Amino acid sequence: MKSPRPASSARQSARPAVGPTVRPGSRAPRAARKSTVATVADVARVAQVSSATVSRALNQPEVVRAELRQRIEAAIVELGYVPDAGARALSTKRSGTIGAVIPTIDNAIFAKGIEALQKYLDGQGYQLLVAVTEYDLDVESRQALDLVARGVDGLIFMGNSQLPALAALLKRRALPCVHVGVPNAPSGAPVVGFDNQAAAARATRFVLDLGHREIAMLAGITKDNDRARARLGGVRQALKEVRLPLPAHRVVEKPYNLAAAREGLRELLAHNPPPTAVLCGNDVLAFGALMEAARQKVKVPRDLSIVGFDDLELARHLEPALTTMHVPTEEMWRVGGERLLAMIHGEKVPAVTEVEVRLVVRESTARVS
Amino acid sequence: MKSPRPASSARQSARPAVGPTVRPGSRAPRAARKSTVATVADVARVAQVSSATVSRALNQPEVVRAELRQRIEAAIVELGYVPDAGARALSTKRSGTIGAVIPTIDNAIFAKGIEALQKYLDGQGYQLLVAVTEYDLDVESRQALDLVARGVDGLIFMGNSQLPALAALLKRRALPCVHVGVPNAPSGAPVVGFDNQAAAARATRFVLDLGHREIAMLAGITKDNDRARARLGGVRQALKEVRLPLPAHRVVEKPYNLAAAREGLRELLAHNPPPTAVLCGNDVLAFGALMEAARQKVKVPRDLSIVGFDDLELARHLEPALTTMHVPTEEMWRVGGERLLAMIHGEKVPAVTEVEVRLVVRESTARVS
DNA sequence: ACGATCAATGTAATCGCTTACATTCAAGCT
DNA sequence: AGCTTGAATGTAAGCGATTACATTGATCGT
Repeated sequence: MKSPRPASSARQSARPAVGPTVRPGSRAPRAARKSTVATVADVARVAQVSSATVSRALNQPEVVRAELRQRIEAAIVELGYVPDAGARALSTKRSGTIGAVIPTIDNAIFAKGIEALQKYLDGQGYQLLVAVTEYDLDVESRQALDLVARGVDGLIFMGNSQLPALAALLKRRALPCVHVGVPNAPSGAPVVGFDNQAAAARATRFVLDLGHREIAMLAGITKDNDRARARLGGVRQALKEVRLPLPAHRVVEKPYNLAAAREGLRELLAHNPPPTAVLCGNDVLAFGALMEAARQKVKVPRDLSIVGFDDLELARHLEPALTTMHVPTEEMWRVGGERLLAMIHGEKVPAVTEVEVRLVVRESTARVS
Repeated sequence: MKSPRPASSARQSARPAVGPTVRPGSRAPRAARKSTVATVADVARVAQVSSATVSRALNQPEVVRAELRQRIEAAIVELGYVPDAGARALSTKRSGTIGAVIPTIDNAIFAKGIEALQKYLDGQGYQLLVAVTEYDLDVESRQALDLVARGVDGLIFMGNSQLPALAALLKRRALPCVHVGVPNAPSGAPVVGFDNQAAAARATRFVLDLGHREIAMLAGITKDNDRARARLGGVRQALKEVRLPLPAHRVVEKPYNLAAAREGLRELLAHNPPPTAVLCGNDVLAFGALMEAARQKVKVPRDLSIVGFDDLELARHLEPALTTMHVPTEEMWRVGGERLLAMIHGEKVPAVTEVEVRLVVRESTARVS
């Protein structure tokens, strides 16, 4: 704060009117000659130009003479110079990075999505920073804050759960945000997604149409997870429409892993009469259910129909191949990225972009026998 | 460069001896009053303290009086202040981030590893930045460079393929690095891993011991992938030890996805006599092979033994459960993180830390019939 | 031939933060 | 009482980049 700018609310109290007390002799470099990391200044010296020219050679090569550019290029190579992204960001107010907040990396659906987003952003000259929340809202806040601190130019969230405090902060900083995988965001931020509840309801109607009446749901953990909740809600809704109950023993919530999924199916199968169809919160649960059924010699789909959600790569390869709700994950994340960049560039973007999900009927479902 | 430091090669040519031409009236803020992002200065003003005190309150709370600390805390909340990590890093020369370079995120083995690493680092107050290479060496270099530019305090690589130019740069900057999943690194950097070739050889001897002689390998793409190459090499080695050939039609290389894996198995099965045992480059390939065998009504393990590598979560849940080489992924990455932090803190670390891999015999292998 | 114009560089302020050093003030010691 | 000591703050110099503005020649029109 060398130059006292026209401070708006200038209640700068004890400010001794010293003025520019410059004692040119007294300054000493903080550290000794820093070892080996070259800076623009070093490059400039070696190339015999000013630091400004080096910077320009890097950012707008067309404005510097070819000869200088070459000298600079040579100096860069010689010194092994790597520009400091932090300093650049500090100076330009833009970091060229965007942050993604997802529940976990250990689920192919997110891995695929992130990969697609990353690829897209890379092509646009942006770098992706990923934060995982482990399905915990507080962690989500912390991680998102961390991304903000790191200076991301925008944020993309999976789903829309978000603590009010975080939302307020994001709004305050006017940080571009988009949500994917959900049909709308409370914050008013643009979304790219679909209606999980409607989709789950549709899947449920499908098994109803196959004649099933003993229907169970193997759901994900609904706490802090709006998608899981919506999917369960969809099943409930569809059953309600035909006046069928969904008793407590026909619903289990399990984390998204195979051991838990198998346990879940065992629990569902333990009650009489056993369900003839099980709707699963996602393909991981469905996969586990399929494996457990195989182990228990319950024939799918003859004795039991199983429906997944997401349509992971493995769904079509399973034996029997899995009937599941296809979600265009890659597209969804890519478009999410597009929307976000558009916002960053100051363009207007649609509040909601719906992607199409559709039930892919394979071999794990059949007419009730 | 206000103060011309004792420039080593001071060929600063045209330097007009102007001196500090300060004209205090002429400076104008670059941007208008920046909208809403508070800085330490803002916090300081509101809390009626100096910026130094704010910084101290944040970094060494114990040295500031409780009263001030509270005022500052209040100001922070009021303003929604978030410290700028880039500026902090610029000032301190440490970013508190470390970078991980992996081939892809879309393989449970890496997802799990990264997750474990991330968790560990988080506990140590470090943030993880992930870069993916898509099994491409040039991309690896670019991504690693990017991490360096971002100021990571250290790097952790999967495997040890690494372009010489990158290696040179890392050495030059004396940036702490560790490699995981391999038994040694050419760069001399510490490693945490195991000998892929030896492990694959061991798996091969296992099927040999079961009496198999018609043995095939369903390998990953070996180009730019030292681990895939080593595993293939291990199979070759073990067969050579018993003077068995590994003809070209008994080896196929496929990318790590299910469709490719199935195609691979089809190709292997197409030659006469068909193999009675297939060693797979990893569990994804083994999974695909298992699915294809099921589809073709080739009974595993009766007609065909299949061996995987990695021991993904799904291995034990498959039907039949997969015999595979167990790799302690999480441990490996966590220890990798420990080593890296130790280096960063200036401690001495062992050049190589071996983790134990072991063959887990399940149901996909049997004595040749 | 000479000022206007323009393209290519250089100078130095600035971004937000940390921290060495200076300052202040109260307590402790002789 | 005078001096040392030390704890709590403040002042301002960097960190490494960008960029507004100044400067310098060369080119060009009249």
